[in-house]
Amino acid sequence: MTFFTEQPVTSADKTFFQLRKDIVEGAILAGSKLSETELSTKYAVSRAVIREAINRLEASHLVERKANVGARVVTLTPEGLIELYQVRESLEGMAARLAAQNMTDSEIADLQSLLNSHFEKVQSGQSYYQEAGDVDFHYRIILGSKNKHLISMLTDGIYHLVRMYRVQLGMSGPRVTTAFDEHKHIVQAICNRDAELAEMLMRRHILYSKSSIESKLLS
Amino acid sequence: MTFFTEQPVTSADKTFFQLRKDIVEGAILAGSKLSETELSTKYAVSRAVIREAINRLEASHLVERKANVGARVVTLTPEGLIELYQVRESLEGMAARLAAQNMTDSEIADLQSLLNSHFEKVQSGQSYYQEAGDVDFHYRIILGSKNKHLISMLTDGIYHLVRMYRVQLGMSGPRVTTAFDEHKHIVQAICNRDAELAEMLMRRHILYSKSSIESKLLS
DNA sequence: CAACCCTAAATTGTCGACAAAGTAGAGTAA
DNA sequence: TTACTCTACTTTGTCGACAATTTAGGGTTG
Repeated sequence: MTFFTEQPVTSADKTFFQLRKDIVEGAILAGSKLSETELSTKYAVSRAVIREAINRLEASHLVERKANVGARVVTLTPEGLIELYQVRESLEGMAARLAAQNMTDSEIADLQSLLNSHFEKVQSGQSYYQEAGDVDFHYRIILGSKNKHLISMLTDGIYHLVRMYRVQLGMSGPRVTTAFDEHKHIVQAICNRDAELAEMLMRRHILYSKSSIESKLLS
Repeated sequence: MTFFTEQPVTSADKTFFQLRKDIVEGAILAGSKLSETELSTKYAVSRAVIREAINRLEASHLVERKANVGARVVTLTPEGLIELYQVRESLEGMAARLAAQNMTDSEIADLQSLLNSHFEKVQSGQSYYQEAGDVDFHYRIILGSKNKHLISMLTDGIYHLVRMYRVQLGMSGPRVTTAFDEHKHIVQAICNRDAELAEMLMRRHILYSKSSIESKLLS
């Protein structure tokens, strides 16, 4: 899984990645205020790099900022998660459609072997699948779309927010085996170069996830 | 058309808006380098606010930046425009679907009266329709989706890029009367609360635009 | 002549200090 | 008591200077 090629070069990069990690994983609580002076002492950098990091976090929709007042970590709401999945349905559906058109044969072969390795894990009872495997699968299709804007929106934006929700609302639940079948059918559609079907299946796949989450949230 | 409620408060805001305008409208050429010192003298602000403005431009995908090297205005390519329209098809399709579910009756009524005013203009031969009217129509539906992420992605991101392409590639062309009919049908679907159809019609509408542009680019 | 290295200039990245805006609290008047 | 105002303090916004990196040019060497 050598996807995350984004590696920090400047001090602001490192601070941004660190802050993003802390926010997504809940080390910095949702809704809490991000004090520039406080963070600059905590991370041992100047306020300028903290400001740049916060600006990037704002662009990622992980924090909200009011002029002359400050920045706060976004507060998570069930409605927000629903909205996020609506966007995912739309964008990843299109990603699957484009992947069916634009992935190379060898990329598709890789995707299938990835699926096989997942199959073995699922069969041997490792429900570990969920987190890493699921993300890996979706990433490959997103990248397979070869659409720069689509890739950036999903990997730089949406996915960190989704992960923040998952971590903080304790969503590392089931939907393992059924999700695997859905993945299988999506790959099959891509392999057949059936763009229409690939999009439809991906949209359903994400709709199912949404429903599963909704029922859990309302309980 | 009182949509653009974003009004600058800090100096960095103003500089960002000004720079964005200059880039989108071509006063700053595509592909050109953005020198921080140069811009700071030109706009009479410190380098810090220029840097913040450039960071935001980067988040908008209007400039690309390399660490320790600098920022350049993105270069426009026909492929890039195609990719942009693929994202638009996906996101605005979803926006139309959600608008059919979430717009209030009075908002829909407003949308219809807007369409009527466009109809009069088109009939009286003002092909002025294209630019302002078309954008206005699409904005209302986007806002009607009531989905924060969707709205932000389209209005803060995609639309400025689309406008940059339109301006710089000289795309203020025809597709006036047919586009009007398409708009009419979309509104009808929304009025009938037919989410499925609204999405489908919006996607087709954008696909047609894409085709129209493609044929023009390849000529 | 080409390739490499080294130096100097220019540009970006980072820092600390000052200016401006917002916030909280005490005090006063109705 | 309540509401308002003024003041002191905290926090964010902006600035100029310094540090680090890249880039361009000349010079040397094979």
